Amino acid sequence: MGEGPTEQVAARLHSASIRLLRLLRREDDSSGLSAPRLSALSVLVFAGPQSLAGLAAAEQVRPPTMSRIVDGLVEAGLVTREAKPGDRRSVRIAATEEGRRLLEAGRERRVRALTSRLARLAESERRALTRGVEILEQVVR
Amino acid sequence: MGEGPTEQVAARLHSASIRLLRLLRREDDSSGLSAPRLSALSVLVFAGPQSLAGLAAAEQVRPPTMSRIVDGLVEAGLVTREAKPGDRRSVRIAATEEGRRLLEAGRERRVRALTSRLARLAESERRALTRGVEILEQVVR
DNA sequence: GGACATCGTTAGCATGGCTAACAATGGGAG
DNA sequence: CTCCCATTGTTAGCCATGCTAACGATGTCC
Repeated sequence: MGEGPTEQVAARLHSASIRLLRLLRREDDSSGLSAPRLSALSVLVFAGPQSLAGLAAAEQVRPPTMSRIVDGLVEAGLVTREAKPGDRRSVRIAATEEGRRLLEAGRERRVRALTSRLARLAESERRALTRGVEILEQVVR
Repeated sequence: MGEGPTEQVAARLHSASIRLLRLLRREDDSSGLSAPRLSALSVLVFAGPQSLAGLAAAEQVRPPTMSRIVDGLVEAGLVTREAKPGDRRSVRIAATEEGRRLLEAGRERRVRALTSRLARLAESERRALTRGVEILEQVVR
């Protein structure tokens, strides 16, 4: 049965990741944005401008759902939606400068909260964690 | 400005965790439960029976929101809601056996998906990742 | 140029988020 | 014991977010 050591570390990594993001999510309250809007904005900032379909796929929601999330972000001035030059069916959605700033401020709050936790570790532990993160990056690529 | 190595590893861990859970979330479709219901059920299974307020706090939502999520879980037969013996204001919410089974099946799909990714790593990398996970567990505790 | 494919939006529904207000119970202070 | 207040959860009512179905507009291909 599935109880090898690889499966065990998978289960523990899964659980720890959930806990980590649950902790950091508390920092998002002050952003004034809902989780779906914040997450969509984050894709636009870090992965660049997207079509609606691309953004919906990245967020694992259906296009009509994403269309309304984008409505809200446009109204808030955090995102622009313009017709794509070569294909007028499609739409190019991009973060505005204000959107970038707002997202970056939120990300910094999250990273700061995590940094203060990592600061309690011993130096050797931080090194080992860094190595683990490098491997994790490879896993999720 | 804040650009020390601890902050860098915090930022990378943050980003990698988001990507990881985004990947694994795809396994949840077949559960037939929405994300909020699945997440609330998960708390009940892994942390044991809870009051409504406790469950709401764990999920970082307000009590009325959690009350309706519990309604849905009760209707689906995955959870029971009963008056607490010593204090009839309070309720005790607990997962049913069926709830436990459903949650465990979903968790296994997620862990299996992650395991198959970890299987591609070299043995030394898996060891280093395991060490990193141990430290991460300490960080989120 | 006409059939079909693709992309996004609209419509309409269920669920999930909130605050405000309420009912019920519990727990003292006097 | 009684009254006042705190605590707990639900109800009501709003808006946002998830879906499918259906549609309009545009692109593509024969």
